[in-house]
Amino acid sequence: MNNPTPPPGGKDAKNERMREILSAALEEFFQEGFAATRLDAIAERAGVAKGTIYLYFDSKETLFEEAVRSAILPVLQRIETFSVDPQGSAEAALRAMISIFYRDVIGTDRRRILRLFIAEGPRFPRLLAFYHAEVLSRGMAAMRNVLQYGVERGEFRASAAINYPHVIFGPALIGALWKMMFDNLEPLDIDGLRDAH
Amino acid sequence: MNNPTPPPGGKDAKNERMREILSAALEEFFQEGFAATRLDAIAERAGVAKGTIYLYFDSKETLFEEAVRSAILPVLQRIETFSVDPQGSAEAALRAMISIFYRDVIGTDRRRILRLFIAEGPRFPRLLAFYHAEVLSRGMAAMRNVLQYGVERGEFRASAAINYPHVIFGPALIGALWKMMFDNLEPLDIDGLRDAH
DNA sequence: TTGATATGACCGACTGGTCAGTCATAAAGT
DNA sequence: ACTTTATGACTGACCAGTCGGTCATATCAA
Repeated sequence: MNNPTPPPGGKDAKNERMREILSAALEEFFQEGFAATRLDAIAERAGVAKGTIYLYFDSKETLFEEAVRSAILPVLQRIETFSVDPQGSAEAALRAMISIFYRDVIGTDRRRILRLFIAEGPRFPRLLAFYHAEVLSRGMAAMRNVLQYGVERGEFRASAAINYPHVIFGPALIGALWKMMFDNLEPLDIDGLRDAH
Repeated sequence: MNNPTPPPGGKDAKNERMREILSAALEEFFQEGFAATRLDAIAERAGVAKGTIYLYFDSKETLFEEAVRSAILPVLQRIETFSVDPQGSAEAALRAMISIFYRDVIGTDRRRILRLFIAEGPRFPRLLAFYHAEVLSRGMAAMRNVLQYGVERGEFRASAAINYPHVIFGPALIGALWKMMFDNLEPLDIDGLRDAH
């Protein structure tokens, strides 16, 4: 009922706890995968007791989904900016998209989300559907636009690739996976890969 | 001491059991991942009791590694044939390699090995190293040869891509992953992808 | 041929330990 | 004082790995 100061401060503290738990959870899930991660480990990393986690999340599953979602949000916002590309050449736009992808996903810790998705996706269909709808299909649509635009301007040859933007991001994905799996055995120069790409 | 008939038949039965266990294990690991797979489930699928598994394998870890290894062997043998390509154009050779990869890995159940590797690899460094040494580096070397050959014949432009055969297989990998994760949401035509590729 | 004995592959109930989720109690906040 | 938030010991389910016992088959003896 009282509402003289809309954000009293308790809200902030609560959000703070929540974010600490989410980031601790994300880190543990990255390292161990879903099944092998212990709630105790998350609690310890977040600096709370295990019971506290259950004040904020219903179950391990929920926590996992929320953690992944929270990690994707920034990427989502980044994608929004894709849609607006009023500038000149389609090639420049395409190059820019690829560079952004390398810089913001492949070249950062965020690439670990990719691995988590690949590893645990099939067990979390809701999450997969969310990711597909909110991230993938938007990104692919943006790609298709740019490619189409390039064809219309005569920059690109019309080819089957228009319908398979997958092809364009394949090399980047493989770079991310390689770095996470074999970098100690045979290091990979992401910049070199990007240029070759 | 008796040795008139060296393979009495017991050997065959033993190998048979072993193969049944391996294939049951592989199927379960594919579906559930390492941590979430129960030995009971493997035993049931293989039609043996749980104890029997331990007559053939030391531990869940060992069983996992052996199962994955056994699934990779055929791929390894296929790679051997890569090295010999005395024919004409480098482009034809390259196309052939890509086609073989699509037909024998991406287009079959074997693509699930890829996912298993990505999901569990980091927890099985020995397996990763084995895969890297026996499969990846051989395949990449073969690729580099073909590319090099193409450049010498003037077929391909010399470019940074020579050193990054990763780039070539990226699209195929993404195709495999897509099919395993999003095929129900947005089916992907592997043949179309291959052609675009 | 037939019964007696030996072998070892196979079984599955059991153990010890782990971990998600709960709840009685305590601390903090108002 | 009372409500909200946090704690961590506890519970019950689950599961990797074990081990004493069974039984089909092989070997031998008579």
